[in-house]
Amino acid sequence: MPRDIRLAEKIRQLRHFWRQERRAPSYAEMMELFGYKSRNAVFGLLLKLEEAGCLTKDDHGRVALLPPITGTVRVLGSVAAGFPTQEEEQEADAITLDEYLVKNPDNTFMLTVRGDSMINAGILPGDIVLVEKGPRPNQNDIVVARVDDEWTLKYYVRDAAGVRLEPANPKYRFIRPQRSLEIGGVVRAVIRKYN
Amino acid sequence: MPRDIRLAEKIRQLRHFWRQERRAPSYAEMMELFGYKSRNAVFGLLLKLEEAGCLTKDDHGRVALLPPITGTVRVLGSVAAGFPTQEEEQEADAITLDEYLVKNPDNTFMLTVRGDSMINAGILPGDIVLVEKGPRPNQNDIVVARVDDEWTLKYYVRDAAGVRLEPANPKYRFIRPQRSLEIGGVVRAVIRKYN
DNA sequence: AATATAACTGAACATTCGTTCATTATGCAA
DNA sequence: TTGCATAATGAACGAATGTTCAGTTATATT
Repeated sequence: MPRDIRLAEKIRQLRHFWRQERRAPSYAEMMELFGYKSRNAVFGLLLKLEEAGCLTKDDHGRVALLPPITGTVRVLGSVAAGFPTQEEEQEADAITLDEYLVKNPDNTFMLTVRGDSMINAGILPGDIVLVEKGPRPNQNDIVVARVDDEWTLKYYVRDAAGVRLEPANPKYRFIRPQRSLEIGGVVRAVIRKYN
Repeated sequence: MPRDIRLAEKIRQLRHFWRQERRAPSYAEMMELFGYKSRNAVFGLLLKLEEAGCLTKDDHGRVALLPPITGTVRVLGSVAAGFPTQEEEQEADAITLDEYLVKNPDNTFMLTVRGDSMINAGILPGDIVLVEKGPRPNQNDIVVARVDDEWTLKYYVRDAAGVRLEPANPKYRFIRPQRSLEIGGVVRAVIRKYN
């Protein structure tokens, strides 16, 4: 029986390094990280991790961490499913929120929400919306639109009479733009951070 | 007058590389990226970018992209402020959503929300909550708690009689745990993705 | 047109990189 | 204990790294 080298432990260390430095460690750095005295020990270890499918290497041999390692947040089940055990944690997929939420980074912006015009859609004042600039909105997309020289969030609805902008708050009425309709972008995600 | 080297253009290219490869480019790679025929041209360019405060280098000279370059999403004003011009875009700060939302990656999980018990707090079924495992909840924190062998979201409220779990939906009543109170974690953020 | 300044090239340097090799240490089974 | 497979060491190699230096090209101003 071979000696037990705790691969999961190493992966955890690699992930930690990645999160701190935002880059893959060199062999020398891994040597210190794992407590080896030879870079070749790292080489052997990486071979195993590669066989196990935990990572790949790029053209120059540098480790290229796979999403489950790169990722910063683990995706688990639903609230109803409750909290995971230690083993479930290990196996859970992981993603970065950036990759998950932002398809088009160069055209995506964060805006803070003012006003309560979309409160019934679960968008509260102070929330942050991720807005993609450029694409034509689809039916019932939430858009950032200029109405009466002011920018607000509204549903984008096409009907027989053309286009109307509909709030998600009975306090307000829908708006049918007279001549020009300026669409800033389409809301792709809503983010609310506590504290 | 010196020749006009478009620094903003270079930064954009750097950012693009970073997003694709998830790492800083080497000098050789930057040489190709910028269309130079000498790595030393890259060296000179980096000196400028460094002077301009656009980036720093690590111990081995590798470029360490600053948050405005690293970042994936640019932070802009509020919805009321409307949409930015091209120049404003360039100057806007940028952050990664991971850094912004997740303080403690190893103890943070994503859960999908089932049920409407927190609908008045703007948390809808299907939303994703970022839950931090471990910390003691503060007054009025939203927590993932086990109630009657089922996990749900509730406000955590300490009062004279002890602790009660309060929903944000008039359809439901608050709950005062009899003996044990199991707290899975504290909700740090809510995310809603459209599509 | 002449000139000064900056951008760029190309070669060389020491260092570090990932990798290979031969050797030693370690733990498990026979 | 004796084997034996594996882990780890330490030295060496070529390639690539970031950097320096000297020289060339290009541009804007005089």
